[in-house]
Amino acid sequence: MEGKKIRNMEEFASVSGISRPTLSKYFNDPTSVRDSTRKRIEAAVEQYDYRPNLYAMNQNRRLTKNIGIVVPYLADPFFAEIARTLEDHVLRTGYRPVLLGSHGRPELEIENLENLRLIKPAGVLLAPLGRVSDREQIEAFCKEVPTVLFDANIDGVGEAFVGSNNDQSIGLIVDYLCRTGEPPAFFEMETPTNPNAYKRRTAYLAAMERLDHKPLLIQAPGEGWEFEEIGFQEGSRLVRDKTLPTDTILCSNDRLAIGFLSAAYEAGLRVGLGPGCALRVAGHDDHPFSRYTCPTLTTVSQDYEAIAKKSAETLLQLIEAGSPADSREETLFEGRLIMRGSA
Amino acid sequence: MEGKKIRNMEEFASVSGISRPTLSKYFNDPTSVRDSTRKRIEAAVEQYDYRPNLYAMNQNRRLTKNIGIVVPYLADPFFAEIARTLEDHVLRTGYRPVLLGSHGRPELEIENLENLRLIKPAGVLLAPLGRVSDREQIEAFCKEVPTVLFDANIDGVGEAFVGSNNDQSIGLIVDYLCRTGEPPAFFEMETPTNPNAYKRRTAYLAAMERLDHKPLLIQAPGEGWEFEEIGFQEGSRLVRDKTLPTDTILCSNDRLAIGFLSAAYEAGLRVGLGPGCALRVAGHDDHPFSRYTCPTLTTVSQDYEAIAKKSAETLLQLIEAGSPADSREETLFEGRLIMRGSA
DNA sequence: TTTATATTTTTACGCGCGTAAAGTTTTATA
DNA sequence: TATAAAACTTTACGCGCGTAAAAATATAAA
Repeated sequence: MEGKKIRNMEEFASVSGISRPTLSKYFNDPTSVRDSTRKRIEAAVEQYDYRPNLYAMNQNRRLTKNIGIVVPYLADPFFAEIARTLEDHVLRTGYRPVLLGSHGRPELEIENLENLRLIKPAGVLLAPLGRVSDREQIEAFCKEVPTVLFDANIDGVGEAFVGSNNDQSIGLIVDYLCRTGEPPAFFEMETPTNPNAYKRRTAYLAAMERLDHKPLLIQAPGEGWEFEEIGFQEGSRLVRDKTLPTDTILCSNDRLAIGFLSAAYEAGLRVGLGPGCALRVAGHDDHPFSRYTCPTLTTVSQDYEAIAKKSAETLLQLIEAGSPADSREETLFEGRLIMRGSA
Repeated sequence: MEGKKIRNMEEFASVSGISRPTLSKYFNDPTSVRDSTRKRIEAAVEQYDYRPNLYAMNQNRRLTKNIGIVVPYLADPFFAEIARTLEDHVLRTGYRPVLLGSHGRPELEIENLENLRLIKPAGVLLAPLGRVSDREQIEAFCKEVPTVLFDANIDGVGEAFVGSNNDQSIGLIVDYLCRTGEPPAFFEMETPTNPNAYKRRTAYLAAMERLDHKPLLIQAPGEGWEFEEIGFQEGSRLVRDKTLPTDTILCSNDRLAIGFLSAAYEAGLRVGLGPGCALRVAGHDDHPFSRYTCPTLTTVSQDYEAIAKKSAETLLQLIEAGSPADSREETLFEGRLIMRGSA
């Protein structure tokens, strides 16, 4: 640290011997100046510990280096994990991730987008709440800010969509379950909050039809994001009333399955495939906790890493192109069967 | 929406018939203007859909309305939950929460603080990584920005600390376990990443001494934040080698316990209190998932809501006072025993 | 070395808002 | 209705940086 602190770019220009416009250019994009000057600037930055004022920078730029990341529910480990991965990718490309969770509330989702608009982000990665999202407002937002949707699609909204192929992944696990035992019933929420729920239900119905089995839907009452609790309550009720239509349950997502497994355990029902097991339970997502349930949860993984990578890359291409995509690309990644103890 | 869009406060002043300085005052603090003018402004804001430019606002203010919230690991539901609660409290008081996770990495923790400094926050709520935190850098930061530590204390750093009383909570569960069965062994990580781990170990040793029992420490190898995996691995090993020193295990936190329970289940060991149970397992934190383990996890709750409320309130008082606290207040909330199936 | 080209410097203005100072109007209190 | 206090308006300047344009310089190609 060399003497007193630099207060602004003007001062930094004089002590570093580089003109302010060049410095400005450098801070906007380090590769836009000659190699030799870049090195001089970097040395001076190091020496004087100078960082430009973010607010003044962003005020005058038409586009900032901010990229918004909005997920429906940060307390859900699935979204926390994918958000973390996205942050990494965004940082690596020299942008600043701004992470926002919607806490499951559509108003907050819109408020998040409005707050993002205030910070003039270069682009936004949005996993919408789904069914309850305010489509109109989101659509309006996407017209102003380059946005890539991930996890949950809203038809025609945003420049692109990246997610999982629910048809394939549900098909995969239905096939597996049918091959190794009774055809599964599908366990879901009556009015699902989970964005992909309807897709999965449809995929289940299609898969069962394809295999010539009669589909069985079990719909648990309850709202909100306490999936485990909902799975637990309805699971307990089904077991208590002995109204389970089959011995194989495919849950719409792992969190429901976690609750269901807990209910089965409490009821003394042995879950798994071996002899002596009363029930098979499978999930979907390969939730971080699914390998520690009792028994460990058989499920289909979503390719977090691939989804995050593709979303970030697509958005950056869009930003650097500087123009809307000519067509709305939808990328679906395939799920992998994760065979564990529960089915 | 009245015709064309307002581009700046100047324009908004002319269409609304209120002078710019007054508008500026209003946007900085709505209660600082007369009631009648506030209503006029609010009507105009509504009518013209005007919002001041955040960057221009913050550039000239010495203090922004931003409050940083930094937690060690966002993918840990415990921190996700407390972060969510903090966000709520901050929003309610008219500030803007800026949420950052350190992904368990000390460099990232420091980088988060540096990025926060760039946005000139009014204050920061920081749950440090603990042992691995760069104390010196954090201390330097706290001297520049009013900071309240929560969850994990760093002696003398920050204006205040809010957390749980580990002595009390560990004492509580040790008492309970001793009263209802064999004295517990303490299960923890060899080199704990969890910020409160050492406090809890010390509290365990003290409690056992007080009750005239010989303390038993079990230290699992492994690093990082994959606590469940570490609990699972070491749990499996202990059961396989039959080296468990007692039938009662108190885990340093619920995530370790979740892994341990999974190991016990896989090994066919029945966990719980009744006859026919080979093992009792207890945790600490009342982790969101602890009520869905098999069996459900007996644990000590941390008072999330109280910790969040007190932290936010303390910081806001500090900010509004505009001066450092005359003494560093430490507030500890007591844990409650949550009796479930596992012990 | 000369010449064409790419970078940098100089100069100058603008962004949208904070805020101080002095003058004017409104409101509260009597 | 007079009077003091509070709130507002007018005027003016500054914040730290983006960026355009013209001139000066460095680099690469011939």
